[in-house]
Amino acid sequence: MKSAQETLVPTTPHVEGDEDIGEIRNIVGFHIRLAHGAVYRHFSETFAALDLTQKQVSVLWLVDDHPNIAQTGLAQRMRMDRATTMAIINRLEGRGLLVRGRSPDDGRKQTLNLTDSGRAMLGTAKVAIAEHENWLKARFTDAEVAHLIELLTRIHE
Amino acid sequence: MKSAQETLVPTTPHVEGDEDIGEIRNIVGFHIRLAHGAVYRHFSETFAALDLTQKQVSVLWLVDDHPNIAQTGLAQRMRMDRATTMAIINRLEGRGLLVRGRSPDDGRKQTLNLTDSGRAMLGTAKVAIAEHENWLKARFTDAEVAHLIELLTRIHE
DNA sequence: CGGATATTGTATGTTGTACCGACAATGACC
DNA sequence: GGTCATTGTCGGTACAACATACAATATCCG
Repeated sequence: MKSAQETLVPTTPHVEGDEDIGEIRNIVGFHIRLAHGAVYRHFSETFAALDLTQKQVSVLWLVDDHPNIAQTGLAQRMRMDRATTMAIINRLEGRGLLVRGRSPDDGRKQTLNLTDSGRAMLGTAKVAIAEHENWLKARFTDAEVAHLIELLTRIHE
Repeated sequence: MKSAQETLVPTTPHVEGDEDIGEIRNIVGFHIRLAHGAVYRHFSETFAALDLTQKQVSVLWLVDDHPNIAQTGLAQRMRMDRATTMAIINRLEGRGLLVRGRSPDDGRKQTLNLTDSGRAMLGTAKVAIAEHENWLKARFTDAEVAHLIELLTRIHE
């Protein structure tokens, strides 16, 4: 743990020009938002043909990895509330990619499982994800990727 | 630059438990999305009293740093399209935080400038940002912050 | 046991953001 | 002077996050 920072030390060189963003460039949150936007845009392009969003792919993936998972389990892992989770589940169920079932041990819960169609879609999606990840990782070494993930994990864990 | 990765090497230890997310934990994009979500949530809490979003604060900040900036200049710096930029400008103008003016040298462009109210709001916002950033940076050393910004910059630049 | 409390899924509505296509006004270029 | 590009605007669509309220079910405890 470090002490509170009294002064903002420039962490990136200040280059005057069209792209200059001023002192806001030292705000970590700003860079996370820009990076997220860039990744989101490339993801959307990569998945335009499949008509799937980041969230939808993540849900398919997690349901495949955790058969019979309940919506709350999904919500915890993805840091979403129940209402948001349900909206995504509704969309995926409407497209026939997953099904809701009754949980045998808890009448409140519902089991989530992929359909054959959902599994096929996930298989295709994983190929696209690999392509997307390669685009993202192309600018880093393996060590940098590991370090980036470790730093990001400290934020969201 | 590195060669294409043929195999996915686990970059984070796999801990079984309630929070396990399976193999998706090795996807960089997934961590960026989660980190962005966590930062966004904390930002929203910090700014609930001011009723400002990340984007709105960023726009206020950038307009203050670049008086008479046009909407396209703002859009470039924030990686938004013109329509999205206008929606945010409309909201801020509606609240009397900034004003549009005619550009003297280009009839197509409009100048953007903060009002006194907008400058006061930005001042308050910067205090909240400092608090938010300290929350974010508390888990890192200065060197790690600098490294994180550098890595993120490679993504969004 | 039975009543309070918690959990889970659902329904509904609001907000913010992002994108698209189309359009008018203006400027730039040849 | 006539294209062509740029800028701002507008309308529509989509997604996600959140809040609130509600019903059904589980759990806990006196």
